[in-house]
Amino acid sequence: MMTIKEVTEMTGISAPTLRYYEKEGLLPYVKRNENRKRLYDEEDLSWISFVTALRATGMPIAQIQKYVSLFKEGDSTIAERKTMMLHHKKDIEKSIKELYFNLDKINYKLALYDVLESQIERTTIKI
Amino acid sequence: MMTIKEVTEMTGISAPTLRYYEKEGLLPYVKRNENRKRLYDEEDLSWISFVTALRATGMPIAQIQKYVSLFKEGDSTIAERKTMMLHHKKDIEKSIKELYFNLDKINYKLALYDVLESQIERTTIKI
DNA sequence: ATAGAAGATGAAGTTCACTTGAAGTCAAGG
DNA sequence: CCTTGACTTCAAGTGAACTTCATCTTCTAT
Repeated sequence: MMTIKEVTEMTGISAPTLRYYEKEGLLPYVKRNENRKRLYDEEDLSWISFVTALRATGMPIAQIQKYVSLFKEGDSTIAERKTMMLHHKKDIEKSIKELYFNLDKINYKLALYDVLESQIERTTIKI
Repeated sequence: MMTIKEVTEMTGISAPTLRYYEKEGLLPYVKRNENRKRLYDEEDLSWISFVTALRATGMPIAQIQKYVSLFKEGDSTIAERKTMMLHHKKDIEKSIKELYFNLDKINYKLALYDVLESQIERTTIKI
């Protein structure tokens, strides 16, 4: 069992953010010691890692909330949770495609700069 | 020359956003007619498209502002602008890598759901 | 000529995801 | 004993990127 400080050091997530995620219901079942201090176990860490992956791929807090509340309902929600993940997977794949598409535009701009620079060079050395 | 409405229809960007981008200095040289209504030409459209690509790839407004102000300074800033684009290209490539990395975690979760579902099926038909 | 749609402006409001502040509890060390 | 530091809670504040509002002007169609 780890303290909040150890978790922040391991994950790079700030203590206020961990408390905020827990308050919003993104981290089920974080336990406390006799003095109400949070104690994180391996399962908490894997929730943190999962929530972090969802956030990093753009899933809003509200949707993660929904996912976690379905999880708490138990096995009867497995199909719905799987559907959520499938949709999110599609969203991520779309984001990646759009990033590639826009990266192409940036690369085109960079190619123009190469042309510009070689023109300037030719002008400077008066060819 | 197109009106703001035609541009919103072409690009899907709202008129308030176009005005906001212009006010923030992201769209240089948008002209007006005799009654101060905006008129967009081809060059404006290509700026809009470029700014949109930068935004869609996560470049903050402030950095686009800087880029456009360098552009307005003229050819002496070409090297600096190219450097900005090279850095941004690196950032995009990093984002794409991170998306793939996190997509793997989602796919792992999905694989677990497949296992869970087949377990449930076996339980139901009592094998 | 006049209603209604479209455009302009500046200021204020919204949303999201945190972050910071204020005030209190508790254990350990000098 | 008492200070320090790591926690706690709840509320308020922040920053980014728009969006909406109020008010005014201008164009278009009947």
